[in-house]
Amino acid sequence: METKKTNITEVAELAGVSITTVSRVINKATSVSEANRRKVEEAIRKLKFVPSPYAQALASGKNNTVALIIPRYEGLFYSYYALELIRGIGTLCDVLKLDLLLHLTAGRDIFNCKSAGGIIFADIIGNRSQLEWALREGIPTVVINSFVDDLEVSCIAIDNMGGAKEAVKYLISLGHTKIAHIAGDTISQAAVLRLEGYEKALAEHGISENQEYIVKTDYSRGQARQATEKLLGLKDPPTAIFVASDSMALEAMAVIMEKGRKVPQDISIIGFDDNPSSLYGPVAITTVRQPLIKMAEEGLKELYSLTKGKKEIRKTLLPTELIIRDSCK
Amino acid sequence: METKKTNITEVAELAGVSITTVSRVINKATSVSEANRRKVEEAIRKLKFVPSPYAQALASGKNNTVALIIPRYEGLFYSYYALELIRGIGTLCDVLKLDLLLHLTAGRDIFNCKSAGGIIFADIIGNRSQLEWALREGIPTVVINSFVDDLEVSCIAIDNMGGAKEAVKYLISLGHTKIAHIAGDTISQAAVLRLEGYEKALAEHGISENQEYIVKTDYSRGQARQATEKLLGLKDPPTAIFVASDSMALEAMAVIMEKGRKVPQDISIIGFDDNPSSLYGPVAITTVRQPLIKMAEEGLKELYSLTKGKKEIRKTLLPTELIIRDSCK
DNA sequence: ATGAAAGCGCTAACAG
DNA sequence: CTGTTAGCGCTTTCAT
Repeated sequence: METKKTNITEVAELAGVSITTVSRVINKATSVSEANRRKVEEAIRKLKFVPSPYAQALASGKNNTVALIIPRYEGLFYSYYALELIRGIGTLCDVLKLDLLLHLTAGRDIFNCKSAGGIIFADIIGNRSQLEWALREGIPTVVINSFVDDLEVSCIAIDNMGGAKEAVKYLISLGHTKIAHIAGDTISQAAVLRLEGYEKALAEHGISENQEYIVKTDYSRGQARQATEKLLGLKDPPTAIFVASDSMALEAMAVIMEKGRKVPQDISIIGFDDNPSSLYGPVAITTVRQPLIKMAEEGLKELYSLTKGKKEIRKTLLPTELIIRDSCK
Repeated sequence: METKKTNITEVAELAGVSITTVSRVINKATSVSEANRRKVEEAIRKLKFVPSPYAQALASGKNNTVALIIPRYEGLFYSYYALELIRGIGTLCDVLKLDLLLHLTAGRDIFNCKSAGGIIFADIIGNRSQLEWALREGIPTVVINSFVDDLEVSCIAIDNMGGAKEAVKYLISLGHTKIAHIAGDTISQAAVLRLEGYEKALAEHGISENQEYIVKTDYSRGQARQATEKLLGLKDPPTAIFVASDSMALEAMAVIMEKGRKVPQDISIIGFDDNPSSLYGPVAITTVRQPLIKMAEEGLKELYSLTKGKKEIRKTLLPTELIIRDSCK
């Protein structure tokens, strides 16, 4: 792929000034006479000149592109959360006039992120070495949606454990004791923590854990279906299910209804995400809302500070919120 | 944002060769002795050297980043389609080792896309001048999801009119004549063409158009709700509704059921998109599938050819497919 | 306020 | 096969 022509020199010639002056007006330096500024601006307009970001970045040693790395891991990538993240960060980047380099990485390679002034890692799945590389290089970096304990890196995550606990406790408060959990892919931290939250909630209420009630999935609807069928087929089926994502909860609900059972009359369902589609199923799903957009924004802001020289890192856990709708009883 | 140090010179020194040789191994030129290649590779590893993409792009006049411009227009951007596009193109870029620059543009400004070797415009809403600029600059460009007649540019769009026609004809074949249409935002070409397809289908079957049966929305669920309520409140309400998107169809269905009517017994609903969530509502929605991923892939491939020197442009219309499920009768 | 000149890190002829 | 030498287009001292 080739890039274009019109360069600063032509502009300088047309305007009758030095390229330095042109550079100054491009960079909005104050030390340019009104007359010259006007001439340069006109020349730029006439030539439809757009400075080469590459040259600018190379010469200045600065750049304003932020890379967003999202593991191209099916279960995660194809989730509601990925889009929200891209939306949140993408929109904010547009507003801040930052370029967004989106990497949907398959993981392995230490890809080329030198072109970015800062990096946001969304989840760390199969790409921890990338993260370590970035840190070693001293590139401003923040991790979102994953709490990284053992590395000197800023991270903004969601309180998955807390949210899961709250969900399960809510179920308990409704009188349930036979509570199952359809877990997400434990390759993701979120899934692990939600499972942990589930277990802790039970433990704190003296409800003994039933291994049969815990089914691990890859977050896909297909596995959610299987999991639900398995749960329903138990000799002693649960009366409530805490599902690790709304889209799986939707599927679970569908399965339950296909079997002629009702939600929430026969079985209560509680999801996680507050995916808008959880509103439009046959029964509005009670769920745990996670502040995704906020996480995206906070992440970008943190990155911004870091690139501006801030040194202290910050590890944040964002609270979730239980959204009670109609799927629990 | 600052970028880093370790450069090709250090590598050359460590390896005891010239920077040219280093450059050669970086670029996988064949003309390097095994011995030197090995030395250089080791030096690179030792130094954890990563070449600066900026310098590479500047020096070579080439670059392998493609910009994807998506208008940050609510109705569209917050649709199923936007994500599918990002996924499709993002994933393919990763595979092809291309960098993806994502611009969620608010429209107006001629932003800086010189950093891209090629540009993909998804929809042209409020940013036609950007497109024209790119064309003028001679930057390889392709437009997807919008058929651009009057510009010399390759485009890959979906046959919205055909899909809409097919949907409405299907309704007609089921015996419906009182068919309403909840249209999308006519700021988007897709919405306009779907409306047109609806009108043509009626006309071709000699069904006279009832203006009351056509309600325009911004693609949002809120307006879909209002539209549905309006339609249901008519003295002579429709027996079938063709909704311009699945997410709106979901909402329409919810409204209908809230009013105690049934789908499809009382009213038939047909959507558009084949959004996966159309499967999980109370009734699986009959819809028109649009090959989004294919469109994304074709678009990127076309762009790739263009950057490789291909001159002829190509305007493609991708066919849709009617997916019959349970919401029509 | 302005310009000359020296790079930024790399690639690309061009010799050898 | 390898090194030398120019730049790529811009920013940035440093003079003036």
